[in-house]
Amino acid sequence: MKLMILDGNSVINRAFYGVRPLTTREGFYTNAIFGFLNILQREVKNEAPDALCVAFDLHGPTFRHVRYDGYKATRHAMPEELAMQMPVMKQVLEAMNIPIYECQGWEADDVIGTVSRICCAEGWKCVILTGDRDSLQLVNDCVTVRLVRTQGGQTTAQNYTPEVFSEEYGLEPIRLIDLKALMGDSSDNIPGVAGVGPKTAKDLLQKYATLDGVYENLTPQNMKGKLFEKLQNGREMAYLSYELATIRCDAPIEFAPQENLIRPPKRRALYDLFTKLEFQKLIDKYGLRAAAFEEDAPEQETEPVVGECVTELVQDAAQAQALARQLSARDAVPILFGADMASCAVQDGCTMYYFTQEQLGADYPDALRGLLSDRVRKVTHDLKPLMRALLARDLPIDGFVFDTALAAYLLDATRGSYELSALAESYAHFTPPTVGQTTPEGALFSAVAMVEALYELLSAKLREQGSDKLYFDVELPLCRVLAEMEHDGVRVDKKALSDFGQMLSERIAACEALIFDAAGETFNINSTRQLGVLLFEKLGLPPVKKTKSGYSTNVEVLEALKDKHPVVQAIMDYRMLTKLKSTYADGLQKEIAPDGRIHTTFQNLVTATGRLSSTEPNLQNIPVRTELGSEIRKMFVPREGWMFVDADYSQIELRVLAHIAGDRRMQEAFLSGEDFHSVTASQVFNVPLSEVDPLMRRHAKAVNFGIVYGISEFSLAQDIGVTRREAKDYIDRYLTKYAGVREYMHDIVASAREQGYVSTMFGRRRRIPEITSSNFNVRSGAERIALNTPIQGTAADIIKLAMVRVFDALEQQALQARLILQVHDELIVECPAFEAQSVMDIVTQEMENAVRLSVPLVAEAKMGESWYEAK
DNA sequence: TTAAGCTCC
DNA sequence: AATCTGGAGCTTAAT
Repeated sequence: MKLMILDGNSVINRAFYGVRPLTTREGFYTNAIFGFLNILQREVKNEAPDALCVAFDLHGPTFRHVRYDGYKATRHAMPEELAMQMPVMKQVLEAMNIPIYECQGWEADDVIGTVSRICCAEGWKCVILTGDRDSLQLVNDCVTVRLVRTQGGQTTAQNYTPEVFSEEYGLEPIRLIDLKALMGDSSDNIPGVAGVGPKTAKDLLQKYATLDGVYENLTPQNMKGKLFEKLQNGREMAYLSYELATIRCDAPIEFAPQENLIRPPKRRALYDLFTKLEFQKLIDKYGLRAAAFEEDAPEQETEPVVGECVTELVQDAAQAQALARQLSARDAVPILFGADMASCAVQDGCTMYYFTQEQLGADYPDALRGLLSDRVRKVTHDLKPLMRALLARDLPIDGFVFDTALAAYLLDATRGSYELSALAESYAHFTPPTVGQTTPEGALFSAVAMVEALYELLSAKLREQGSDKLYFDVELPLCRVLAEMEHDGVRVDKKALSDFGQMLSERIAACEALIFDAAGETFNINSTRQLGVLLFEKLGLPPVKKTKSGYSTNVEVLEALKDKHPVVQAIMDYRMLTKLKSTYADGLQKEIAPDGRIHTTFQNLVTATGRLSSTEPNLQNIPVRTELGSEIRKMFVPREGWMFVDADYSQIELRVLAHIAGDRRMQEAFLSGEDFHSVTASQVFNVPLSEVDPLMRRHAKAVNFGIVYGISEFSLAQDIGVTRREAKDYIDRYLTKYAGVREYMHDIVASAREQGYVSTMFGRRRRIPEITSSNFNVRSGAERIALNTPIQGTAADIIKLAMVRVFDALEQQALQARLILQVHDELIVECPAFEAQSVMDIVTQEMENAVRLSVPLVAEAKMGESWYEAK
């Protein structure tokens, strides 16, 4: 029979430092527990023990070390992030039915030593799992030590039998104590003999076997040079160290191996813990999905959600009207729609009202109307698509006072999924029934109940975190703005797009011919692999860069090679042309709706910084940089007799930086009204503004952008084609001139490390748990995120606010003008030609005055008969 | 589904 | 000792 005992403190320490910092949504650290469980599971599988237990240290003085005061004093304190996980770790083990052994006044090592001795006495084998080499002294014929190590995020383990130990150390395992007595161990604060290191200690023991043997033979003849003196002076320390290094095997614990036989876990308790810790994958791995409905921990139960709710099917429009009146007395009522909007459920206290197309027929839309007026205050989940669906059905979109998905996004923009059931699980610790067990109505009802529960929880959290103003003044009103923008869409000239595609096809064919000619055969130019063969094998061009799976052929590489072979330019042209054709000419045509317009979707729950994104199609990456690409913008046109007004913020991110960093010199540069990149060049290169040449300006511009993104000198050098030294010099001079920026960079990273998140000016938060990673790359990335997010995110907050203001102003002045697109720092409005001038004024005003910063916020508006003209 | 490449701010 | 600019979405090839 075999028992495995884990050195709990040692293993959890390894796990803590080996796993990147994971936290729950609420910021509770879970990485050590996660890592511990992974190691545990793997090792149990490897070793297949019959019995399993864990030993932990208890805090407080320990027997073995009380006499040597230096010991605890210099020992590293356990970091808070790990300490908080300890009690929960023990709860998890308890739920797994794995016994824990601790002994007041004794170290985990002593407990382990004692356990191993008892095992041997009872004829059991014992495996000790630890990350600490100390335990190797316990190795003997029935005790092996499995030493876990973390190397680059991967944990590996090695088995120590007496043979393996002797091979490595040239000694018997028990002599590890004698060895430490002589050489000491700084990590355990064992002093050893001053001046005796590993080499000398090992030599002495090989000659004299034991510490006693060494001192029995301590004569000037035997010990050369100063060694005799060192050993003589160090005798007391040596014997003290011997005691410190000895793991005791007589701790007063009650232990019987057979009481530790592996048992199945307390499923429900474990399920509840894993749910709290957000270990979804482990729930599956341990097969605990069904445990939600089992009982083994009567004190922990989830609240019944649907409970005793009665459902009432709304019969006709008159009943619906009465209901709307009744609901208007309520503070807020949860409401959700079913698939295709063919059903709708509203909860009022314990009654669930159910509207269906099926029941109400032609009355259905009218029955909903009262409910959707502003007299009924409604809470829903994922408001923006709902509003768009309502607009499509010509129904009202008023009176929505809360969106649970949007709230969850403001609380944690990096969670990825805002599915109702996922939110209910992480915020309300509620696990909904698995699909299939319930009818469609049943699912809708339980969803409405979740919305109700989340409304309370999430609105409280928004207030706590100081995001409520951003939520109610900006994000929530913005849903309507976005829904209407999507609904209106933008007109695109299909014929022009198709003609453009034709032209591209011809030019693509010409490029192809050129390339195939150079290759001497046809092949798929779109395949980077096949292209790599041509460039780097057939033509023998030097491979500049590699990717994971072969040669890199990206534009940077091609740019470097374009003088070496004429085919390279043809490839670059081919790439540009096919991109324009497939993504824009062809891609956009497919998206034109029967009304001749493209209705993009603005995603408001996606980005980590608070920006919007645009999908199906993406209208935020329509070409502008190249002449040919920008032709596409000529095909975005207003309806007959209307115009586009396009307004964009001038350097909003740098202005935000100047404001947030509080850098006087940078603020003055913006206040002066001069070209900012030129002013930067003049500051950094120490020349009068009038002597700044275009190259200096270009370099200064690159540094400005680099600063916002948290650049390194390496990539700046690469970006502007100077040496690394020069790039470093630029950055140094920049940060010396703009000392406030240097200070900001330092402070924001420090604050991110302390708090685990960064915030925008308006209280949008982004968690950055990776900021404390021990992995340099991961940590550096996190630091750049910490620098950039408050800047990019504040800019996003500002333009969102501006959108709401523009939308309201246009509505209030009863203009026909419609906001139709947003491209991060740019707003596009479509309006009748006669309104264009006043729309330009309104948009500029609302954008510039959205917020008052310590630098002016400048927006520039133009009008035109296409996007191309207006930009 | 992922990787590589391109487009935008 | 090695690293090496933030945020997005779409298309194609290859698995």
